[in-house]
Amino acid sequence: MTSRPRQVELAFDPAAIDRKWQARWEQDGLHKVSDDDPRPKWYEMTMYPYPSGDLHIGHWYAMAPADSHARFRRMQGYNVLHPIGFDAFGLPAENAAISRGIHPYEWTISNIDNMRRQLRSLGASYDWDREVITCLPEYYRWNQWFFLKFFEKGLAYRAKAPVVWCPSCQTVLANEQVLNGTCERCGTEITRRDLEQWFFKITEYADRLLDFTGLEDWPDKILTMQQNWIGRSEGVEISFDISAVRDSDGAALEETEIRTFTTRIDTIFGVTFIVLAPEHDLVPKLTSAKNRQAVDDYIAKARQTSEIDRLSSDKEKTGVFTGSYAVNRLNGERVPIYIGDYVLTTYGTGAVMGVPAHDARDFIFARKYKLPIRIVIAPIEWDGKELGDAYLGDGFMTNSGAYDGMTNDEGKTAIAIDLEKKGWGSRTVSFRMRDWLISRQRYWGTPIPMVYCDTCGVVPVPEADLPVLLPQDADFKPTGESPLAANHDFVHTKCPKCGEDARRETDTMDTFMDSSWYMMRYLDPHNEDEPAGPKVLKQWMTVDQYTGGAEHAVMHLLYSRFFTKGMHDMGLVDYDEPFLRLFNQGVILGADHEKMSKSRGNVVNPDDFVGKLGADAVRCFLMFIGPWDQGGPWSDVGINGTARWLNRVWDIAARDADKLGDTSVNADVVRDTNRLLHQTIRKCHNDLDRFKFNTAIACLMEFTNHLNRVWADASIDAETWRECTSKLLLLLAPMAPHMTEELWEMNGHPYSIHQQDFPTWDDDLAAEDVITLIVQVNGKVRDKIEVSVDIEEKEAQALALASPRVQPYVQGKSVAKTVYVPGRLVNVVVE
RNA sequence: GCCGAAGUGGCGAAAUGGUAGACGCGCCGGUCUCAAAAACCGGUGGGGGUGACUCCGUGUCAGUUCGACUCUGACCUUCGGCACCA
Repeated sequence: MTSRPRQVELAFDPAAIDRKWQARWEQDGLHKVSDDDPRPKWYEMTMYPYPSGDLHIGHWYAMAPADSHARFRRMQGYNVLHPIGFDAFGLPAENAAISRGIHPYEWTISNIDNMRRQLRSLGASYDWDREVITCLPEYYRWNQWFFLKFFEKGLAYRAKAPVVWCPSCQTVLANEQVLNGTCERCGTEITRRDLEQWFFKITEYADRLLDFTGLEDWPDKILTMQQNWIGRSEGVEISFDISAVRDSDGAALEETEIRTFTTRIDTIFGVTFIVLAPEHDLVPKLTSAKNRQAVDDYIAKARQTSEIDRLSSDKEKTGVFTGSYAVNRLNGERVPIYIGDYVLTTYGTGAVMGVPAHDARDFIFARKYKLPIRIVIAPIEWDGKELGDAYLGDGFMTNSGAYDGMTNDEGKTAIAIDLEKKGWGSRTVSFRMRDWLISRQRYWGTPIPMVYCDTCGVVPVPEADLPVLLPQDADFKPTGESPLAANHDFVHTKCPKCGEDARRETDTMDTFMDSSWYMMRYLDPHNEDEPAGPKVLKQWMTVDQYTGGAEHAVMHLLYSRFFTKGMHDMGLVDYDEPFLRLFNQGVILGADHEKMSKSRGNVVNPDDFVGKLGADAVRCFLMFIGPWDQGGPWSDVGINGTARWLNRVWDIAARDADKLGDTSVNADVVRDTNRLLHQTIRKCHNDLDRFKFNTAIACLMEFTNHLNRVWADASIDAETWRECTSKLLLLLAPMAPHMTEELWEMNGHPYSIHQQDFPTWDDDLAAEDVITLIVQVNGKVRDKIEVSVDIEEKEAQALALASPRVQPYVQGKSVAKTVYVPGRLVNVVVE
C-alpha cells in the first residue's frame, strides 16, 4: 500500500462499456455456434480450467489470447467453435470440502458459478450452451461407457501391481503424476503398495504414440518429452542358465533360466555377474541357506528406503550375493547372482546382466564387490590397461570368441541372430512407460462401473444401467480405502449376470479420464444417447488448434492421444489424433519475476484491473508483455502503457473526421498513410496468425502514432482518415472486443464489428517506392541514402562510392569488390 | 548426469545473414497549471568531443562470411524436462 502506481485517466468508462456489450452479445446469442453453417469450420480449444474458485491472472493469460485468436479466425470467415467447460472432479474439491465441512458438489458448483461470471468479464466468445461440467452424471456416465468399451476391447484390465501411493492424498497415483518421487498434487513423498487396480493398456499403443506424423504443428518440446517418457529401447532379451541351481532339499528348481534385457548384447562376453531386483520372483528360490539372512535383511532395507533415495542415481550401488550362479551360455562361464536395488522390478525383466567394463552402474557395483571387470569392446587407441571408468563408446570386439574383430555394431547383430537360432534369446523392445493406472481411492470421481460376484467374477455393469451414480451421502473423508466402500447402499448390489448378491467396485477414476475425450462432448453436450453424435464428430473433429500449458505434456496430452487411438480402433471415431495443432503459452510471473504465490505476496488479481482499466486493457497488456509462448512478468505500471494506448485509440476513433479540411492535405502524406495502412494490415494479420500478439499490438501502436501525427498537421483528408480509423478498429477487434464494438457503433457502422471481415491488404499498395540504402565499407555502416526502390545496381554503386561520407574510407585504396543487396545495401570492400 | 530452450539498454522486448534496440515501461526535459496529477510534445545503450562526428556494444572465446543478435564449435550462466530405464 506504499507507492501506489500513478493511475491513467481514461476518456471513457471501460467498465460500463464492458457490461453493455457483454449483455448485448449474450442477449443476441452472438457467440452461439451452429452446426449448420456453410462456412469452413475451425475448432479452437483451450484447456478447460479446474474450478478452484477464482479466475486468477494465469487463467486470463491462458484464455484471453486464445479467445483473441479464435475471434481472429472468425473474422477470417471460419465458423469457429471455441468452447469452455470445467474439469470438475478431483482431489482439491475433496480436500477443500473436508477442511470446510461442505460437500464437494456444493463447493464445486458454487466455484463454477463464480468462475463463469469472471470468464464472462473477460469478454470471451464462448458458446455457453456447450459448456461441459465433468462432475455431472450427464457427463461422467460416458466416462463409464468408455470404460466398458475399453474393457470389452481388452484395453482396460485389473491387475495386482506395485503401485504408487500418496500417503497424504490416501490414494494411488499414475506414474505420470509422480514428480521427483513426490505427489504431483501435494508434494508428499510417495510410497509403493501392492494393490489390485484398474489399468489402461497404454503400453500397447507405445509405438503408435511415438508416431507424430498426424500432428501438424506441435512444439518440439512436447514431442521430445513424450518421446522420452515413452522411452523406447531396442535390445535383446537373453536368458542365463540356472538349471544347475538346487534348492535346500537338493532338488532342481522349476525355473531353468533367468531372463535379462540388454541394449548392449555386443558386451555379452563381458558379463561377470547377474543382478536381480530385490522384488524379483526368483530371489527366494535362488537364495542359499547360508545367504538367506543377508538377502532377507537387504530386501527389508530396500522396502524401507524411500522412493526418492531409491531412485536417486547418485546413490551408492549396493547389493548382496544370493549364493547361486548362472551360466552364460555363450562362453559357458559361471557368474554369481546378486540382488541389488539399482535394478528396477518395473523395467525390462527386472534382471540385468552385469557388464562392468561397459556400463557405468555395473562398473561401480563391480568395484565395490571386487567382481572381475573384463573389457570386450576395445576402445579406439586402447593401450591395453585397466579402465578408470566404464567404456561406453564403440570399438572392436575382443575377448568375445568367434566375434572378435567385428565392430561392436556388427557384433550386436551377429550375436542377436545366433541367439535367436539357438533359442537363448530374441530381439525385443522395452518401454519406459508403464500402463496407465486409473483407479483412485477417493470419493470425488467417476465410479468405475464394475461388479464383483462370487460366482461370476468381475462383471461389467450393463450399458443400460449407466450411469452408476456417485452417491451424494457418502462419508468422503479419506481412510486409504475408497470412501465408497463404507457406503452400504452403494456397495451392495445384484450381479448383472446371475442376479445373486454382489459388490460394486468402490474406486473412482483418475480425472484424466474426463479430459481424454471432452473435446467430443463440446460438440454434442446434451446428447443422452451417446457421447457425441457421428454427424457432429465428422463435422468438427479433429481440433484444429489446441492451446494450453506445457505441464500436461506426458499426462493429459499423452492420455488423450492414446484414448483417441483406442476409440479409433474400436470404430467409435474415424480420426486417430485429437489435436492437430498445439500451442503452449508460457507462465505469467509476478512483478518480481518469480512464480506467483500467496507467500511471496506477488499475486495479481485481474478483477482489480478489469474494474479500473477494462477487460480490453488487461487482455491487450497480457498479449503485449512478450511472446505468448514465453510468458513473462506482470507489471502494475506496464499495463498503464497499454491503457494509455487504448485511450488514444478511443480518442482517435471518436474524432470528427470532417474537422480535417482540404487546405493542408499533402498528397505524399496521404500516400504514405495508405502504404502504412496496408503494411499494418499485413503485419497484424501475419502476426495474429502465428500467435505473435506482442508484435501485432506493437504495429497497431505505430499506426496509431502515425495517425496522431497526421491529424496534428491535418495532412490527410477525411476519407483517408475514416478508412484508417475503421480498419484500425477491425484490426484491434479480436484483442479489444468491447471498446472496438462501442467505437464501431459510434462511427455509425452496422452491428457487430465481430461479424465483419478481417481487413485485407494489397501488396502493391504496401510496397515502398523509396528506400534507405545502407552504404557500408568493409561491413561497417558509413552512410544511408534515400533512393528509388527499383534503383539499378550500377547506379547504387556509383552513388555509394560518390558519398562524401564513404570517400575518406576508400580514398587511396583499391576496391576489391562491392556487394549489392537490392533494396537493402551496398557494401564496398577495400583492399 | 542426460535431453531441451534461452542469454540483447535501468525493465518487458523487436530484428527473412544486411541500419541492433521497433513498440512499450521507467527516467530526464518541456507545454498546460497557483501547484500537482493526468494529458500532450521532445530526449533517452555506453564512452569521447562545444560541435559535425567518432569509438565500443547482443553471455565468453574461436570460426564461417564482404557482412553475424542470427550460422558452426567449445565454454559459462539461467530456466524447463527426465533422472539407476540396463
